[in-house]
Amino acid sequence: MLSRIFLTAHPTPRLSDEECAQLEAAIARTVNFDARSIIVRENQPLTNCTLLLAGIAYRYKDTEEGKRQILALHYPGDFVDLHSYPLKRLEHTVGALTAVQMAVVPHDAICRLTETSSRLTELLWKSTLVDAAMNREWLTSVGARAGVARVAHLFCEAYVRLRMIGGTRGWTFDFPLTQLDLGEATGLTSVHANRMLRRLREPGILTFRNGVASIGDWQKLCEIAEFDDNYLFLD
Amino acid sequence: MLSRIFLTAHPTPRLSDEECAQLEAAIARTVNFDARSIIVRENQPLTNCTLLLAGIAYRYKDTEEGKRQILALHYPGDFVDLHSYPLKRLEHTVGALTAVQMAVVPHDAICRLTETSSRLTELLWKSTLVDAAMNREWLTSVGARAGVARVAHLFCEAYVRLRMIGGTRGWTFDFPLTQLDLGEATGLTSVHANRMLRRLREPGILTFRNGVASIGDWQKLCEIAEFDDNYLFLD
DNA sequence: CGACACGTTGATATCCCTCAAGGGGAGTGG
DNA sequence: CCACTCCCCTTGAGGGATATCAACGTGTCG
Repeated sequence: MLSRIFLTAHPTPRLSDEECAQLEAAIARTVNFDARSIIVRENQPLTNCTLLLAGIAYRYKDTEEGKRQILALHYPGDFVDLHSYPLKRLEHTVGALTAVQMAVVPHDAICRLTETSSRLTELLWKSTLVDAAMNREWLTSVGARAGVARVAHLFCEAYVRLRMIGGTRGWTFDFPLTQLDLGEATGLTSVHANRMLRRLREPGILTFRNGVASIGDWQKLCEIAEFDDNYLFLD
Repeated sequence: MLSRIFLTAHPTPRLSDEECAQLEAAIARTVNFDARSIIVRENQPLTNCTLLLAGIAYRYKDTEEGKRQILALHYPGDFVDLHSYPLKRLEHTVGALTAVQMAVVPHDAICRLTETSSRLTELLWKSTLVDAAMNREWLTSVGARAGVARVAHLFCEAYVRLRMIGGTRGWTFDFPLTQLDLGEATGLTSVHANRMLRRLREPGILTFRNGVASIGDWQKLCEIAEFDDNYLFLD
């Protein structure tokens, strides 16, 4: 039952067994991608969506000056490019951060779902809008918060989201980003991201080494980040 | 026929007469707001969506340090807070930039629409996703582009969107933002936004005075902004 | 062992912010 | 009609945050 994983981060409203079966039936196949490979190229016509089963995926845009902005991180259970169903293409690139396994769901299968179940449609719609809410929170972070807060915020979000899907061990979790990635997600250079990490490490608030993050003082981290999980719509 | 205005910026696919009538029937009433008033407060339970009929609305988040990030601007025809239907609340504030007139569409009316027409549902869904694509483009701008490019980008987007709905006169258009607003939309201070405007004005690329923008060199403006309208999904 | 990617740190440069002052226009009240 | 106020725009000076450039260490993998 691959589709059980969908929305594990959003326990309510719960998918009924029948809805889950419908979703399951929409899955055409699974597919694997290597770490750091491209899953979907921007502006290509699409006929499938992909549900992330294992690994971490990310979305980004490159600018002409050679900078990259990471737009979102995706964990197992995320319907990474569901928005390609109404939009028919993506205006950004989707890549695999680690090796990933994905379930392929053809657009016409989703179309059949939407004709069958308006409740399931609404849940799918909602999941794309929670992604959009995260986009807006990142926009706020990058546009209105200091460097150290942006870095702290990224770790707060990662911790909460990973905990929802059982991806944490106490205050520790795997977070396989390089410091370059960290910079590209927060609008900083890798050098400065490194310095912001030091400012979190030295007072024992957060350590991050070799792709493993460990939170030493959750409350302080949240304060620095101005983190409030209301934008994740976990309720 | 108030609902004719919906998606005027997105001519394809075209709403059928019947779909338009269905949407029209979903409108409960119209309502007006003064300039600079709050339309929807963040995190309040919502039971209505609002379609913007006249004026300019905007969405924003305030940080604890007293900074404000403007997340989006909305023009007539935009379904400003349609995402409140699946989400039931908004994680940001919606305000009126100018005096606005809005059509109120109750959530349960939208629910009936989604049970009736999966095609209309998809169009509504799509419109929320185009908003999300704009959120991501702004994120890229704020995170990865220089100040002058961010300001230029904002004017490029405004011009293209306003032209779609007949809101431009040649290369001139009303754009009733203060320079403080401009800064809050681009992640700059108003002082620096002012200086970026000067850098666009002096070579004759763009003038902006008293809420009226006038483009002198569209191609240069696009180059500076790295503007490409593909993220607006106008096709 | 060599190549390479990543992390760390220092020195310097630049962008953008902060603070401050003054000007102009619109609205208001005398 | 004028004075006053307030908001917004504009400009200058100085400072802080972040970028750039550079060097070196470390671990991994072929």
